[in-house]
Amino acid sequence: MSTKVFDPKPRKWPQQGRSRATFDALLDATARILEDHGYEELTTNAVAERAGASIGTLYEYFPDRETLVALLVDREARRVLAALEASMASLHALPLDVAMRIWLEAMFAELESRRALVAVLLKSVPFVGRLPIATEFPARLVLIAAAGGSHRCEEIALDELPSAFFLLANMLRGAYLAMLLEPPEGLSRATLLDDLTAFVMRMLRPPHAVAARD
Amino acid sequence: MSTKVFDPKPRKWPQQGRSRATFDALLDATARILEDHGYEELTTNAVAERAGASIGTLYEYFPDRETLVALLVDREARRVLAALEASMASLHALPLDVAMRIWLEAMFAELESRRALVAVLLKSVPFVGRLPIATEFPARLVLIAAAGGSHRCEEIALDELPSAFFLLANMLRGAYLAMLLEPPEGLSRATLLDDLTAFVMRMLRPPHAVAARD
DNA sequence: AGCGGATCCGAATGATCACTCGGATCATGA
DNA sequence: TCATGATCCGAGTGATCATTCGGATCCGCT
Repeated sequence: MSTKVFDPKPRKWPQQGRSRATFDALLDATARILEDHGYEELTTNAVAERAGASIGTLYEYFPDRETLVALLVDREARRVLAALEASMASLHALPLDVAMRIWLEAMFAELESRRALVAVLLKSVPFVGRLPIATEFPARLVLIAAAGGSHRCEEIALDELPSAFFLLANMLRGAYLAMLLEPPEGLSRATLLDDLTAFVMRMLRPPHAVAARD
Repeated sequence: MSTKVFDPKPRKWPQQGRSRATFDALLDATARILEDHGYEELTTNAVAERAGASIGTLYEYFPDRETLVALLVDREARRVLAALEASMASLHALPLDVAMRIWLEAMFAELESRRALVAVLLKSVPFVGRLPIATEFPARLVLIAAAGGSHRCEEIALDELPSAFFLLANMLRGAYLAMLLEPPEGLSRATLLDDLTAFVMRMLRPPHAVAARD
């Protein structure tokens, strides 16, 4: 079980419009089959067929099955990061807890729109953890969040905890994945996000301060 | 991609001592191969060979490859739950934050002792999420924790948040898995556990209270 | 001793699938 | 128009692997 970084590259990039469409169709077909049948049943022949291309064409661009999936991950991860960065823009002027609630909602919505794909990628694809884009993902999210919150340092007490960003990011990840993949009975999405916001606000505030609101 | 529950049962249970050893050896071999090579390279023939048994013997007890892995998960999950329940016993008399720190450490140590196996099971085995033992795992952990903390209700303010247990359990899961599988540079295990304890204590305390210590 | 069930054996089978290759067809610029 | 590279094609190949099955061996019991 290799532990090395896996930096996926297509055999060649499509040059003309026709092949660019084929390339994308192949990635789309990969996503659909992953969602519908899982990684184990993802066969290169099925991908080609579903994309309306031939198996030979698939291998024209993708050197093997794993790179095909890896490049799909790459495309989707970039899409999500871009969307979240964009949604950050409108929050500057809002009070911290309100902004936090909206931002947490936006992140969840982003995951929710691809629930099945996210599930398969995280639970069944062995090499996702070796992809640079996946490795950097939490850090890049933190970067986006930090940029968005940089003007309110006074409200946020994390400096005393060296691993604060790391823990916070990954605790959020845990909450999101559970909400997404194992949603509990009887708790509405709104309740979950409300409570999550409350928890995060508690974590951001220094323990010795008297809370100003809530 | 089936979404049904997967309740694994062996073809038959071993009756005599000889076969009970074989049965366990097969599960042990499965674990070792998963750790060393991952789920994709786990072949039934390799398991049999590594266990010093024949492929026919393997199929005497396990109806297929997936059930083999599922029964390993079952065995390991029960072991971990038992160990954690036991380690809870000694904490009754300690102050909440001290007890919390020790308990968080114990949980992490338990995961750490099987790092590679946990990684493969969670990231590469598609059906783990459909196993009852895995589904119930967080709830059973919460149960153990709640039993251990039942005598200190006054210090814990979670009642106002309906999804508190769910979120807390899964945020902890996120933190642990990251610490285990993607440990950050430059942060010691002790620092991480200290900060995690601090975060959890912040989450347990009501936001309107002045902290009593720390 | 000797019977029945438990245990073990491993060559053989049958299916699946990733990937290749030789060649057809299309787009573009000269 | 023609050449050249880009694109597409899909039957075929070779390897891998889960699983079976007919039969050998062992254990406990009477």
